[in-house]
Amino acid sequence: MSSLPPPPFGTPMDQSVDSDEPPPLPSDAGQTLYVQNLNEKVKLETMKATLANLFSNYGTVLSVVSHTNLRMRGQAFVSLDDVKAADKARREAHLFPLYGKAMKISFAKSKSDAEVLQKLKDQGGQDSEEFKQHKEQRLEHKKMARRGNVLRRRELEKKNRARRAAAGEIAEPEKAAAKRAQHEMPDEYLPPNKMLFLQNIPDGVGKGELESLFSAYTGYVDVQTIPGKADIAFVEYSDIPSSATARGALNGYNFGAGDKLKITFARA
DNA sequence: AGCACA
Repeated sequence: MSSLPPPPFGTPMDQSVDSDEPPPLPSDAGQTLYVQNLNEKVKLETMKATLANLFSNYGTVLSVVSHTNLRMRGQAFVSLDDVKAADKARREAHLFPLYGKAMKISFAKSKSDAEVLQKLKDQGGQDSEEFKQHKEQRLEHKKMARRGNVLRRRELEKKNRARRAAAGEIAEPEKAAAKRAQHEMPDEYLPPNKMLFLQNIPDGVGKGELESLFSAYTGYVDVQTIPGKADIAFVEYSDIPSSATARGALNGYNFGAGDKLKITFARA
């Protein structure tokens, strides 16, 4: 309607015009994620299973690789079946407090074996040549690292980051990411605690039933109910292994009426 | 802090 000419240069408003467009994939996007700052006190197999479960909310998980040696502990590589899924997982789960520690998620620098193998499978042929090449590249990479070319690579990465920042792909402030991660992610991954938190207790199931159910597990201390809130309760054990065992055994328990019992570790 | 898969 207005006959005003368009401004000769962009205004701050321009940036929000297409804000419902999906954000562009960063230039280093791949389908394998590098996760760090994992809680090292959690047993490796537990952590891998948890990560597989968590990331399956975003796509098919091809592999989870993690090690406990000095160099690799507290980190994991998670491969998803496509880049979009990996990117979504990265954005949404970044800084999620898994077992009490905020996961840092970025794209891995190289493809995982599982990812390469899947690509080959999709192409129909079982081109094992390509897989060999993939492994050779890895060896090459190690040689380069040994020679001290790491510094050169660091420089490149720095430039790359500057480039991306200039292109507007600036990481959102960490606090905002953490807040978003907390509200979008399920609450099943609180750090282990002697105290369990029960939800979805069906009508008619009282303290007595809960006591007989939970006292069957080693380390049981007591059940704490809340007046006026019959659908939730707390169960205390003497130690974390005991509470974890009971949780493992009874989470999802079906009383035969109403929802299945939901058990998480209580917040500290 | 730390980018692997034998």
